[in-house]
Amino acid sequence: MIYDILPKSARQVINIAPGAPVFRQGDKTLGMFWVVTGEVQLQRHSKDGVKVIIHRAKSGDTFAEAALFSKAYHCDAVATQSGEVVRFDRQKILDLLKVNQKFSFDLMKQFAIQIQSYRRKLELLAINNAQERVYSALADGLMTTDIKTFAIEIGLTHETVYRALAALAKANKIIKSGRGRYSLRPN
Amino acid sequence: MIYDILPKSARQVINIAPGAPVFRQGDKTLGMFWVVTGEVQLQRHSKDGVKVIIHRAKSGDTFAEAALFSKAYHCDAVATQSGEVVRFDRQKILDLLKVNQKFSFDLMKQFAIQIQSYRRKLELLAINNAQERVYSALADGLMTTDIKTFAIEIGLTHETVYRALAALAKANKIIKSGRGRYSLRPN
DNA sequence: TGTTCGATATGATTTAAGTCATATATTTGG
DNA sequence: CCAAATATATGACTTAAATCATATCGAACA
Repeated sequence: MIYDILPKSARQVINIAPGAPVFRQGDKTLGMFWVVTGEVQLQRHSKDGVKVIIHRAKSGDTFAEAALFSKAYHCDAVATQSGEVVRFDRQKILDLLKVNQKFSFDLMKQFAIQIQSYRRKLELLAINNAQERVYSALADGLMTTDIKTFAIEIGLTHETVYRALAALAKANKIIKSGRGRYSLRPN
Repeated sequence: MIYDILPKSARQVINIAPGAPVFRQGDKTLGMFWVVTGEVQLQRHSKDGVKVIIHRAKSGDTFAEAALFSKAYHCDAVATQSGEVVRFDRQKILDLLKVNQKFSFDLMKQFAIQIQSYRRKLELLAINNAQERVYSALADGLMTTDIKTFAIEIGLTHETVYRALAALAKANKIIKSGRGRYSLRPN
């Protein structure tokens, strides 16, 4: 675990509560982050004010890795669930990477996992059909909280997702076990 | 440059020609790759046969980084332009990461750049309006070869992209300097 | 140089997701 | 415990991208 191999001098615990910003787009980079508990949503607002969720970092996830090699953050990070995150000091990490091989290796593995995750999501968004995208997203385990959040996450309106879920359940491709409760049909 | 700090024993030069597979989904991972010249397209075929382009690795890019921490490749890699790629032996890299800090640092930086790139693309695909997506993609410098390839890359049909480009040019938001030649309007 | 082929381009039509409206169930908070 | 707020759900309609068709331009090549 990355957290364990970092000296106290390199990390700072930050308490988060829903709505609390961890950093804002354009802020000078202070480091990358690791979520202990709670959830932080990385998002960006386009010119016309549409909120785009880039990533939702949950317990055990890191975020803002690219900030290590950047002067300013390129998106907002806002807490969506109470908890705490650890900030890893940018300069100290850069120094540490030079002397601690294990830390370096672990961090790189995290990066690789992130890359894989992004590839999956890109693949998901490349699916044009709503039912298929919803089905794939369910299979990918992306419906973790509620359907409206799930809908935003996969780039569809909640109405479309509700309809897709209803259609998939009707076609017996997924199982509706209750209001707002859907799961894959076991083979 | 990653290539320079790797010992010859860890790398293998592979000549590629359009259509030639570098690896296939499910193959045992032999390592990650670095494109010297030419271009390799990472793609995946969904159940219903739709080809999804995950990434197009060009000169200087690395790909299949996550393969370092995986047993099997999770997508196809097929050359789209003649050239050569270098394969970095998985086990030797894992060994090298433990002893060569500079290599480790450089590789991590590459990973971070990949992550940034994926975030940009995810953000792009989250733009629902075709004209805005095409404009953003142009601004991101994604139109490197032809419009049809560009269209696939940004998840739109080529007809829609042609129309969007025409509309953007008509609205004077971009400049059409010739048949199939579009560029951003300088401010 | 003429022919073939693929990229560019655009018109007509279809289709599916978005939008707006509304109803109901569930959770939250006073 | 009741009221308010929110999530789930679905109907009606609109809109924009996909699809299908066709024309033209330019590059490659015999």
